[in-house]
Amino acid sequence: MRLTTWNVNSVRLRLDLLPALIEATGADVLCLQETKVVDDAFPRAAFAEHGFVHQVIAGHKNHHGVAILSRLPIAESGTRDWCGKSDRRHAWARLENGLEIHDFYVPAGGDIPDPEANEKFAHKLDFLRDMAAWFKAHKPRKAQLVLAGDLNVAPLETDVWSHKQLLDVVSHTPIEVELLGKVMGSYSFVDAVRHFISPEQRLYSWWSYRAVDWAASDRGRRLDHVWVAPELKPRLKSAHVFKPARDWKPPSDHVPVTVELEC
DNA sequence: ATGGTCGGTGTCCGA
Repeated sequence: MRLTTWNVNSVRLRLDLLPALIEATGADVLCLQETKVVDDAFPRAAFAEHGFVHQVIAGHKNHHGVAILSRLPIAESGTRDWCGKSDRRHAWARLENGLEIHDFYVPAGGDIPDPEANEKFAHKLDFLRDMAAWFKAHKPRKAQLVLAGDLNVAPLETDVWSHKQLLDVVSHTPIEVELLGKVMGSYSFVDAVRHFISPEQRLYSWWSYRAVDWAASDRGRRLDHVWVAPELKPRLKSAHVFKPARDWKPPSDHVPVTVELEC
């Protein structure tokens, strides 16, 4: 089974890329973020035509929004509010094969890395604290959790183009990295991508739109993640970050990340 | 040094 997470930055604008996405990733389950569409207008049929007939949609009027699209049957699904806001940053689906997939879009956090001066950054930190507390309390019958999404934190030094220059840039500050570590520790999650790609190797999943030439400057960050419960670690088969997708037309600023699990 | 570019029931705001 292959699971792909992708921040699409408007699902409707990326619809023509669906065949390329499927060709590149071989995905059976798609976890999308920043769908930027209300539920009534979500392009359900376009995904169904490609076999993704099992769908969990959590849309928002202007921004945010997540969706899980699956070729595999879903037994139970839902969405959840975090930090008392209904901004549609989480959807989950328990597949009939036993995997429980959680799709997250963590708040970006604004520009100033100070929770006193920047309420968006405070919201981001609270969101991460909420996640850690919730997964700590979350005890499913079978521990087959997969957490995927745009977590908006690049935790490792090799997850950013310059560790030193990004230490006070939102997405790579010590407090965010610490809190993301607490989310990971709350369920003893395994970073499924770094399981296959050495932490010594630089790896990014996002490049800003603002660069004149994103590939030449290569100032990327690894913001998109797939984690699995420790029980699933023996079933991990491969992980890929599809960098060429950054040149798809029209591109998202994020690229798809795929993890393959034996099922 | 502090821009630069996307996307959306938009002419600002979030990323």
